[in-house]
Amino acid sequence: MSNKKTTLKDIAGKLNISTAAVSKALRNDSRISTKTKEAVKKVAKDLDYQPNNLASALRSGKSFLVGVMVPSTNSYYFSSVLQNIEEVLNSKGYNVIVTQSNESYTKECNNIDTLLFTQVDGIIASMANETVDLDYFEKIKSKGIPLILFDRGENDLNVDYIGINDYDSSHMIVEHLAQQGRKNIAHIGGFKHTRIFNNRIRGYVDALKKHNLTLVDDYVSESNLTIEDGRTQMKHLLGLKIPPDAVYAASDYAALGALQVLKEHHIKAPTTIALVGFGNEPFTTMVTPTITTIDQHSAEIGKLAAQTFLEHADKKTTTQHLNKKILEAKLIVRESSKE
Amino acid sequence: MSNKKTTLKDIAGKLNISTAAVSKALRNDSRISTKTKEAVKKVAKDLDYQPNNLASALRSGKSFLVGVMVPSTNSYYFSSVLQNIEEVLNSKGYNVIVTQSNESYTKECNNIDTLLFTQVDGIIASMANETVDLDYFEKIKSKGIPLILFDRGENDLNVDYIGINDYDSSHMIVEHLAQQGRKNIAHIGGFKHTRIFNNRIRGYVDALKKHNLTLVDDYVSESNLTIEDGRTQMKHLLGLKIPPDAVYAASDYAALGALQVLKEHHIKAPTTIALVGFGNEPFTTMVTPTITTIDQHSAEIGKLAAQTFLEHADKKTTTQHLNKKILEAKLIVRESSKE
DNA sequence: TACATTTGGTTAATCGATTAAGCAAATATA
DNA sequence: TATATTTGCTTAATCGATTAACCAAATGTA
Repeated sequence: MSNKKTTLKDIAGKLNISTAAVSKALRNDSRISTKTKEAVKKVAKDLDYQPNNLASALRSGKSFLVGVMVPSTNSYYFSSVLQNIEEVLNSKGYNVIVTQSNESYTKECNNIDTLLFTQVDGIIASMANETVDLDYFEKIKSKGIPLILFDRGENDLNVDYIGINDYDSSHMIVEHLAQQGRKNIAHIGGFKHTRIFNNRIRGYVDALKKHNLTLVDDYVSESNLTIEDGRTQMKHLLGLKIPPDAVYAASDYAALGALQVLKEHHIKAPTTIALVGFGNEPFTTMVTPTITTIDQHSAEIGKLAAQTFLEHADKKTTTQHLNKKILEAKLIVRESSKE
Repeated sequence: MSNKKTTLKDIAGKLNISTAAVSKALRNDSRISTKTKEAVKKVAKDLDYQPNNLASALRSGKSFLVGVMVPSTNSYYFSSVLQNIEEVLNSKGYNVIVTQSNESYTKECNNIDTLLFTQVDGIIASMANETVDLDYFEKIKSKGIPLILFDRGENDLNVDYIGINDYDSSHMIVEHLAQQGRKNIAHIGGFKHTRIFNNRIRGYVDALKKHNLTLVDDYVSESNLTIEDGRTQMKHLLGLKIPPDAVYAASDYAALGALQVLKEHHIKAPTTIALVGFGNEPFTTMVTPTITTIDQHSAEIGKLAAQTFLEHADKKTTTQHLNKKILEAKLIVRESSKE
């Protein structure tokens, strides 16, 4: 029980050959005799040799580490994306370092610094709600490290992006509600400065027009879309002179908060107010009524993000062929919006 | 735009001094003049210098990376533990590498190998359901790397462990159900070979005795405790000659599956059958009826696991003072078990 | 003045794996 | 036999940061 790690030197010492020979033997170099190779491999196994990635990484400039930064791993969406990123990258020999921004810009900057410090080969990220300034993301690019954004990304930043069609999603939702005969559709939205939420708002506004529904200012709000935000906004909507007959929340969490308030006020969904969320979090099928929502293809987004990184990693060419992959979202109609 | 990373050499070249001087200047060595320090720091800032952790790690033998392995990041429990581990470790300059076993022993072994390969300074893990053989975990110990287990751990393995008191939790649950006048309490359990599930089963059996309730073999099952398992077991229980009047599932997911089946059969919970889960997953408060459950203090477990690692990291003494921290769980009574 | 001490650095070794370059011995070729 | 080629290794440099050991110049001390 040596309690210490075996190095090439240990193997070399045991066999009285150079570490170079050992290294080559383990990588099946043609210039090493079969006999030596076998001997080396046997000793390596006996001593439980495990190559030191730090050393190879330092020399080769490749760490086989990929940084992933998400607002939080708590939601099903992000943890599912994460799981799929990890699966794809692991199968190609990469490890994943996970960091969370907790929706804080400061934390996000710190995270980027430590990821760069750790010499990750690439970064896959979804931005915090708070983030407006993109300097720190530019920093990643300026260091020549592939950056892939998903879900929460920015157009200004000229990098790869994987996401769903938020604008169309809003159209699908409004169309569905209009078909149910709803006239006063409210929107509990995210912050406009985040592209995806901006797109959802734009889609909502344009779809209202398309269906000859009037846009009421009081029906639209911006927030972080937490459960609590959903509660607050729903209470506000109920307090209006003419409350809406349908509410489209830009996140399932906000929709859940809204639903709680409806129940507390003994208002029936969908009879009195129809409700639609966004994200297809598992709980939308667990609550009563089940919540109509948009599926974001989290698994596929995770896989695509990982594959996009791998494309960069494979061809070392700096020719940054930009990948913008926009998936078509799917509306899943459930009890909360259809009678 | 150099598109390349700045090294000590670059700074040294710019100032015509040695890299050693630069290194010392950045670490405020007393043998470097204030003037030089200032000059170095200015250039470092201008060139956006970021130390290369691979290099320091290689030399110092400390990577400031900690591996975390969980069955899956999908559940609230694990993602909450993870979030807290990350928070505590980040504040001390460590990064977290996340791997998931997906409840597979093979994947677990692979994960351990890649974590060792990556030269993590420690490993925090919760074992897969499948895992029985502990050789691979012994391997971690034999390399002198701190190993901290939480939730799913094994007594045979002489390592640090953080968890809750599963045995007592079962007692609390059975006592609560007995107080509600329930006589026939079933248990949808996990696999006995996993310690925590074994403890829950033992606690259940002993508590039945204590309350003079008879143990019915048909009332006890072992499974992976997924939603689907909960459904299967509940159907089985409903098919018995004398169905139970209370069901205690060893996971909230199984409890949710059971609840779904009850609803489909229009059986009222808690009126006809009382239901208790385990884990305090958020959805237990979202469903109707809300589910009585055990809170596992996920946040605290994450923090404690991280702190336990830090203790090892701080004192390099090999004196492995064993830490076994067992938290008292909390029963949260909700609608599904109390009329 | 003669020696000691402090200041402010430089040189070189180190961590472990990799690889270009080199070299001796064995084998092939003419 | 003389030369060319192949085989099978060794030597040494490299990646970037750190640090022990060393040294010259400046300053202090008796």
